[in-house]
Amino acid sequence: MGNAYNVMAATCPSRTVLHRIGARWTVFIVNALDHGPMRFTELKAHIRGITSKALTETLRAMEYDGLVSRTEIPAHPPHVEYALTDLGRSLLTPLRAVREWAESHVPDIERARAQADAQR
Amino acid sequence: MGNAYNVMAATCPSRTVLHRIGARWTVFIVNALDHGPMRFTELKAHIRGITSKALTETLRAMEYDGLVSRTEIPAHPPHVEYALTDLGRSLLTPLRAVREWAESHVPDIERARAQADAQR
DNA sequence: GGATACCGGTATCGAATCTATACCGTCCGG
DNA sequence: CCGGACGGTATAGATTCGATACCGGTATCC
Repeated sequence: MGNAYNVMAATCPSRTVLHRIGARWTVFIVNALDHGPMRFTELKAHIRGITSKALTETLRAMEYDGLVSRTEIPAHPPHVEYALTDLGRSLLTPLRAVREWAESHVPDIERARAQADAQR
Repeated sequence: MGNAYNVMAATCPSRTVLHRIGARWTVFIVNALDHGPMRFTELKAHIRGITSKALTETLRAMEYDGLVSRTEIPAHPPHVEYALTDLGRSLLTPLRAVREWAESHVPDIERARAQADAQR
């Protein structure tokens, strides 16, 4: 397909994109929103171990990049809903693959770590 | 396929795995080693902007996890060669997808950022 | 109407991490 | 003996992260 961007170049904008994708919690949020929109507190409960601060910051950054949308719903009680945009949804495929790789290769990596530890 | 690990659980070992994959430079190293083994200085030149320290640390961590192998070659002049292991090679597919997503969606994200900036 | 709890966050601070810069020992060719 | 390539370390400063505490608005219960 020959696109114009190359992540290996230091000045390439794709660096900042990759930096955002690689950020601590982005993978989790994208995967969590896979099955539909979620509220702030729902997300926080679903992604175990994330703090309010980290969640807020990551969501704001992803919103800035056009990956998620934030909608305040004025119903009673009012609440906030986060959802993947089309762009965010397109990121789902590669990131789901990464998540699946991680989940399915845990034993291999634990074995490698144990072996490296034993070697010393 | 129903594997036993779930990244959403805070205590799950897949978290540490995902954390390593998501580390600043791992994606670059895996992609760089796609086409065969490389030396330290070769890698450093190829991945623009990485410092010796970051490269050393990332390579050590990846070696610990069994993703890359480090071989000192006693030829003259002696040098060090880094290569993907089988495990590392299996990570190539998902990470290449991420890289390609990043490279091909730069314009979308830049547009989103510009629009978000303009909105304020 | 007063107390209480939930929602969606901020504020703050110390700890961990990353970057930049400088330096180093070994080997080799000239 | 001089200089440069290789494969790193050392150190300091900037940045980011996580833990903890707090907060204003809205329902709900009594």
